[in-house]
Amino acid sequence: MKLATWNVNSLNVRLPHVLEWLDGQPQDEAVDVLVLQETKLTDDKFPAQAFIDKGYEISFFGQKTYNGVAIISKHPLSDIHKNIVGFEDDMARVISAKVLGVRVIGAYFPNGQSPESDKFAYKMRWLDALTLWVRELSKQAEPLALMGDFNITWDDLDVWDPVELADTIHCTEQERAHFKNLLDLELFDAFRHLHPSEKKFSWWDYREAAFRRNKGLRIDHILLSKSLQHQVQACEIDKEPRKKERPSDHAPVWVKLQR
DNA sequence: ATGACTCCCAGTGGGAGA
Repeated sequence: MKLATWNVNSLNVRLPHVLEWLDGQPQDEAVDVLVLQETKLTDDKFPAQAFIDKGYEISFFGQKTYNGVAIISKHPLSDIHKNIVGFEDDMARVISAKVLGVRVIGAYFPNGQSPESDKFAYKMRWLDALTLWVRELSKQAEPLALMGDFNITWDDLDVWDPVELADTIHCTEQERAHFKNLLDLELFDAFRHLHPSEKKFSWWDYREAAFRRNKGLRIDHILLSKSLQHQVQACEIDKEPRKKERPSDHAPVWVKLQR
């Protein structure tokens, strides 16, 4: 079973990249479930047919200009939730479904802008609500896969310049404390589990030739229930799509489970 | 360097992202 997450920064622009990436997976390693963030499309504009034509089941939840999330799956989706259950939110940030016996959550965490801003306060409230909801979900029988653009670095290994970026957005103690609260719900970071000391990033700024100079952050994550830990075979950040013309600023991240 | 790039909605500029 292969799960993946990708912040596409506009599915309108990136649809060809997504289809090409799915088609380009090794034959015995097709993606079973892909969650997308920042589709930036209302549901009436979602390119559903492009995925249906390739045999995917899809569920999506979007809005104009900002946010927007989707699940693209080779297998039936059930028990679909949109946004955090129990949290009023006017932004389309979360979509969740059961697939192949796993509770998959695709999430676009708030950016937060800067620690002083109202948006940061919203990020903290949103993280509190997510943690409460995931705690409830973790009591159910199915293992969890919480995937998406977390907009949080776990530690300095996730940051190209931890000194220059100390205490800035994505790198504050408050954000990292919330990340730890999520991991404390019997979850683990799949990439870090397999690559304990690798400095690899999933996002690079469009400016300053940041990708070429590898000035990036690791903010896109796959958290799995610890009950799945012995099944994890591989987890990688695929930089290839970031090298293409008109790329997303994020790279897809995938995990392969023996399941 | 209060920037840089890209997307969107707008409408010949401005907000947001990270």
